[in-house]
Amino acid sequence: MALTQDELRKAIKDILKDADLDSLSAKKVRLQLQEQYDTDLSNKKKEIDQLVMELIEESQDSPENEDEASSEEEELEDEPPKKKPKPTKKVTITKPKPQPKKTPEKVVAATTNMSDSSDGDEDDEAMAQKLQEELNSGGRRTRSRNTKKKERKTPVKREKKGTSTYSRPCLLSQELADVMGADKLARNEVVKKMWQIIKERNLQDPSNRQFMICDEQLLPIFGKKKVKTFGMMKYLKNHIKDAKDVTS
DNA sequence: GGAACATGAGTGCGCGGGCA
DNA sequence: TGCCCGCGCACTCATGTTCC
Repeated sequence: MALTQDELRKAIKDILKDADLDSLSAKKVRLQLQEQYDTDLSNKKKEIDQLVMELIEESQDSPENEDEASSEEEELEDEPPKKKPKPTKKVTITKPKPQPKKTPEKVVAATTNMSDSSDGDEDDEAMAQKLQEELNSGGRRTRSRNTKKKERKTPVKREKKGTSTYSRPCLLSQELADVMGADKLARNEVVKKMWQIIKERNLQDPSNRQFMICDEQLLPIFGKKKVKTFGMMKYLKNHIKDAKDVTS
């Protein structure tokens, strides 16, 4: 019995709707489908995996969920723009894998997005609630690093073995090398040196010290007369080549 | 006044899930 | 059970801004 894609899709949707996401996996979905249709679906493994991902993604994109998400955003916006723990990075679900276990951020996103749309599925809402409860009870995969943000600034910095590209020497472009006075420098050294130059030459914009005014030597590097110092790496990266090229 | 966050870049690494 | 894969944080540097 050959299942059409539509049939598969519908069946998976049903399974996802009723399933306990905490223990569900793409494999289990496939097995369940095999049982359900009494047919071997191993040749459709990829297709099923893909469908599972798609359906989860779909459910997360549903308008109702957006409402909730936006209401959440509104809440955030109500607050003054005070310190926020990097709003951009989290919550975004880049790849909703069929895996049921999610990071807390993802679960939050999932719970706000999971309910499948249009006809306002109570099952999904219940599921979302359940997930949230499980989350609160702390039973899921949690990365201890979620709290790292604070640790970062503490004096006890983890030693990083110096293998990071930051501390590895990179090849500098001719223009940058002229400014730096060296052909090879680590990225962090480049930034450090750049700040030194900015101060030495008094290049900071007096009206807004977040900006720097490029002199003739820096102009070809940054390509602009006025550059925000925070974003200097955006320009510098074009003048820094990978360490591998250097060492080889 | 001090602490924490914001801002940008690219890579290493830890962690956890999936699968054979 | 062990390998593979993907995700997300930490790393580096500086100053300005905001909050407590």
